[in-house]
Parts: sequence; structure tokens; C-alpha cells
Amino acid sequence: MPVNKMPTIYDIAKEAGVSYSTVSRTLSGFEFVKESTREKVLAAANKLGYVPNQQARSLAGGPSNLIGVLVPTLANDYITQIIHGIDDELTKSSYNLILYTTNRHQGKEATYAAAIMNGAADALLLVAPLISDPYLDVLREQNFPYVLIDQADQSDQSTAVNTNNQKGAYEATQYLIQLGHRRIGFIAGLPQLNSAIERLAGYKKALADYGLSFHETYVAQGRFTSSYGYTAAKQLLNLATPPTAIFAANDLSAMAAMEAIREHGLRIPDDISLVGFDDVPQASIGYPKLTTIRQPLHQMGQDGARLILERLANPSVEVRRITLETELIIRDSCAPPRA
Amino acid sequence: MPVNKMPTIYDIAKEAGVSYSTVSRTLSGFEFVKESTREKVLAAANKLGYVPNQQARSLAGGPSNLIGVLVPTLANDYITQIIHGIDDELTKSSYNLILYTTNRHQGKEATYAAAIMNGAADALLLVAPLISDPYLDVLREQNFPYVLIDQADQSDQSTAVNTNNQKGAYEATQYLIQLGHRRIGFIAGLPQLNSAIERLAGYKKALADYGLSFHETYVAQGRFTSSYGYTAAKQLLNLATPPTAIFAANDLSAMAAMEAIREHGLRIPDDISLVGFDDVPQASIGYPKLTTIRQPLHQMGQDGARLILERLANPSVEVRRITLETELIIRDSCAPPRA
DNA sequence: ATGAAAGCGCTAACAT
DNA sequence: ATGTTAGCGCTTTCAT
Repeated sequence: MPVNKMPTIYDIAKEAGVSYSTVSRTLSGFEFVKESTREKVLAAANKLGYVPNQQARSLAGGPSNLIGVLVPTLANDYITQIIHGIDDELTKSSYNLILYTTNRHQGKEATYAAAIMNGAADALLLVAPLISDPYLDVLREQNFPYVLIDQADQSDQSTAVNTNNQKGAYEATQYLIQLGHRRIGFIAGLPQLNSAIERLAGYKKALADYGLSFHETYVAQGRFTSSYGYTAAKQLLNLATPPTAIFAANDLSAMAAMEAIREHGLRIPDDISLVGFDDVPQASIGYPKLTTIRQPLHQMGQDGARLILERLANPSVEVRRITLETELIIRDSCAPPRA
Repeated sequence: MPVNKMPTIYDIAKEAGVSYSTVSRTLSGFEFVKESTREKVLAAANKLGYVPNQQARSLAGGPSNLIGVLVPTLANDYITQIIHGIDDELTKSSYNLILYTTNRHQGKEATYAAAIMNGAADALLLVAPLISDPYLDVLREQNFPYVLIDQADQSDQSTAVNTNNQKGAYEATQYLIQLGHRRIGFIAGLPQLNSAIERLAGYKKALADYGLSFHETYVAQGRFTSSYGYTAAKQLLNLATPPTAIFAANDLSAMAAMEAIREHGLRIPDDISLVGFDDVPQASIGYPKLTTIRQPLHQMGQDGARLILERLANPSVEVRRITLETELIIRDSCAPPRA
């Protein structure tokens, strides 16, 4: 809704004494424009303070120069760091970012995806989406550029950036085992997310590799949120034979578990050990500092943006998957179990 | 750039057996449509999976349902928390957010503002902008909805959300004085920002009120960034008679100062005290935890978004200013000066 | 209450 | 190399 009249290419055309299609060609970087004409047009545009109307450009078939970014929430630093990485990469390009926060509301992913495909943006970056609706198939069928960050689709036909979740979870569990723990609880993540599935798998594999049996009761369902993490921790703590260590599928859950443990009258790491996943800034706040599996969040965002930019520049690039490595960050929340 | 054909209001019109203007009226919530017609149209739209094309709507004179958010950077949690607040408020509305990061590049604010006024969004939220170009006047003249967050324009004719910077800075300085410090250094912020000016003023006023004389040499110029904060701290530390306490205009500078102080072989708070401003999450990370002035960042974002939403709903609301209070958060980075 | 017609600002054939 | 002609999908008069 431009309030007052902004100059259009018609105004420039009149000012420069050419047709408006010549103006359009000049402004959209078309090659075959006589140098003298180009200069006239540019001078006129400059004189009038011309600013292109993106909506009109896009409607007429041009690009919107916008990239849609779909995120579940802004309340987890894990997300904001990824966004930061995306933004740092887009800054180098001519694209701007349009942000959609789903708050994990049923159907919002599909709704936003549809709006984006329908002209709102030229491409879509999906951060840890649920993909419960079949909108991904539509994106693919329409050949609309998109990339998944920290999520994978079962069909394996999407360009995606992930970390080695299973290995990370394996190492976290292994670390606890090597410290001497035999009863290790796991606070699982949102089961619709591939990362949650792989982390559970890594946990199980480590137990198996070290000859420890897997007990269903030691797995408490979380959802990657504080509140669920808190409840899950309580559940584990109230077991007849509670675990001596807990591995939480993300830092948010781990920090909530920290609180539950404290309320339970137990001390970390003296009475119980705790490991998280992500390494968000808050992980190293407070006592004790959280031992966790670091994910290169900023880099994940950057890589995702880079992939989408490449796809935009060259529509025929094939589907790709990038897998980044995690790293065990040892801080103060783990110790050998009590004798 | 919708890749394949999405259904348009023409398709719906054909399906429902009405004219496309009737479809448009129905879909854009026009009142005078016969109930039976409305139902037919809605059914057809639903059947075809219709999704409105925002670009076309906006171009034809409707709203874009987008709010532009202009920020200097995403590298400072101070900003991401404000964005989070904005997003939480917009989530309740039908507006989405389009993010522009200037990275403090010369002229980008004006360029983005022009693009936004020219149809890219219905309103503009400016987070700590430089306002060095006269684009604010244009926004005002055009009666384009905008609000400033953590910045004020000299003419005082903009709706804005701020904190009581001067009072906050006063209290920080006062706290150091009451601890017994007499030589208090100040790491200033970006002088184009009102917050930087007010914080300096608060620092000076506290000195004056407590009978301490102001020394230009104890003020080191920063820019609210880590690198400038580091240099400024070094400068203060290298003085012949260095300060026994430093007040940094924001946490980012304070944390950089922490590093400079450590490299200088001094300990905090034993050898020198340090106070920051903002209370970003990182402020309470590491040793020692930073004593700082908390700003209600999330709330500032929410209030800014709320003001713009009100303005959008009612174009005739008058210019308003909201001033939020700061709070001194005492942690571990201050102590009385050495005897 | 609804249809017909115009036009928002621009890009992209199609001409020449 | 440049002008002419159609739209893109929608809102909004202006009719009826």
C-alpha cells in the first residue's frame, strides 16, 4: 500500500523519452540496450528517486527476491542461531528473508508453504519442520526450490542439511558409560523429527555396543521443550531404581531436567550426571555448566541458505545432502556414579 | 514465481457460477454478499484448494499483510530477543514478518525503508536505527505506519518504545560509586544512537550528583560492538591512572572488556569492577557473571509490534511514546576498590 | 447483491 | 536496439 505516488517506469520513460519497456529492460539488467539509452534511463530513474515495486515485478513473472524461512519457534536459541547463519549468507546476496513462525500449530506449515509457493517468495527454507502434511510432495512436484535444515524426509528426495545425530547421541551415551554409568535415562525429543529418532537410535546403539541392556522405562518421552523435559525428568527420577545419569535429546530439555533434579534434592554431577544436545549459549550458563553435544547451528543455517542460493542460480542442480559433525563438549554436569 | 498453475479467483468463479468480482468480495470479507452465494464461493475455493496471491492483492490496492522489521544485526542477542518479542505479538495477528538486516551499512536503512514504503510491507518496525538519512521524514509525510524501538528521533514526532536509559546508566554508576569507586571509566556506545547519548548522560549525572569530577579521558569511544569494546577497554587500562571500575554501555562491550582486562593480568572484581547494560543471556555465562542493567528486551519488541498493530487497525491514533524501566542486576563482577 | 470494466506496476513475448 | 501488446491475480469503481 504505497501511500503517495511513487514514480513508476512510466514516469521514467516520459522523463527519458523512451518507451517503458526500454526502461524495464534497462532496470532489470537486460543486455541489449544502447549505452546512451541506458545512461538516459538511469539518470532519469535516479533523478525521480525510482524504487522498483517488488510486488508488480513478481506478479509479472519476475522474482520476488524473497526467501521464506519457516521455523517452529523463536523461543529456542537453537533456532535463532540457525536464522543468524541463514541471514549471514543471504546478506551476501540480493535476497531478503521472510519469516514464518509456526509455533507447531497444526496445519500452519502447509498453509505457509502454499502461500510461499503462490508467489510470496522464490524459495523456502524449512527449519526442523514436522512435515506431517504432504506439502513437501507438492513443493517437489512443482519443482519449487526448498531445503530442509535439521530434518529429513523419508523419501530422501529433498536437499537437506543435517548433523550426524546418531553419532552425536552415541558419543554422549558412550561418555556416560565410560564414566561408569550403567543405568542411563534418555529424555527423547519430538518423535516426528528425524533428529529425535536418530538420537534415540544412537543412545540404543551405544548401550548395545557396551553390553548394556535397553530398558523402555529408562526412555521418557519429551518434545524438545522445557515443560516436557521437566516432566520427563521427573518421571525418570521417580522410578524405583532411577538412572544414575540422564541424556536429554536437546539442551532445552536438559536444562529443564536440571531443575527437576534440583527439586528432587539431588546434586549434579555428584548424585546424577546430565548431558544435553545442541550447545545453545544457555548451556554454559548457571551451575553446573552443561556437558553437551555441540551442533554447528550457525553453519547449518549458512549451508542451508547457500544450497538454496545455488539452486536458485542453477535450477538444475541435483538433490544434495550435507551432514555436519557434532562434537562432545565436556563441562561440569557429569561425573562417575556414586559407589 | 508460482511454478505451476494455482487456482485463481477466475477458477473459483467458474466453479461457483458467479462473477469473479463476487468471488473477490466474498474472499476479502466484503459485507454485502448473499449468504447462499458466499457459501457457494467458499465451497468452490475450498474444493480447488485456493490460496490468495498476496502480490496481486497488494498490487491492486489491498494490504500485503507483511510488517517490515529493520535490524542492524543478528549477532547480538539484544536484537534477537527483541525480534522474538515482535514475533510473539505478530503471531496473534494475521501479519507476517519480513526481516531486513542492515549490518550498519551506509544507506541501507533508507534503501530498505523505500522498498517497504513502495509496497513491500504495510508497516515498518525500526530496531535501533541510525536514522542518518532523512527517510524518517518521508515515512512521516507519507503517513506510513512505523515505530522506533530503542531509538528516538530528535523531532520527537515518532511513535517509539524506549527504556529509561539515563536512569539505568545513572544507577549503574551510582552502584559503583556506592561501592567506593572514585575513578570510573565509561565505554560509550554508538554516538548516533539515542541510547548511547542517554547512557553517557546518566553516567555524567551520577558523577556530578556524588561530587565526582568528570574526566574526558575516562570515556572511551565504543560502538556497541565487541571489537570496539575491546579496544576501548585497553585504552582505559593503559591510562597512567587507570579506573578502578568500568561501566560499559552494553553487555557486548562489557564482555569484550572482560577479555581485555583478563589479558591485562587483572582480575574481576578483585582488581577492577565491571558493569554492563542489556542483560543478554551471555551476561550470566562465564566467570565472573556480569552485573548489568537489564532491559526488558522481549517486552520492547512486543510493545513495538502492538503499537504498529494498533496504528494499522486505526490509522488516526496519535504519536505515542512508551518508556520502560530498567533494572540493576547484581551478579559477580563488582566489588569495592582495593585499599 | 452482483456483474462489467479498469487498472495496480511490471515483465515478456512479439514485432520491427 | 527499441516500441507495441498482453497479461500476471487481484481490488475497486461504476453500473444495474
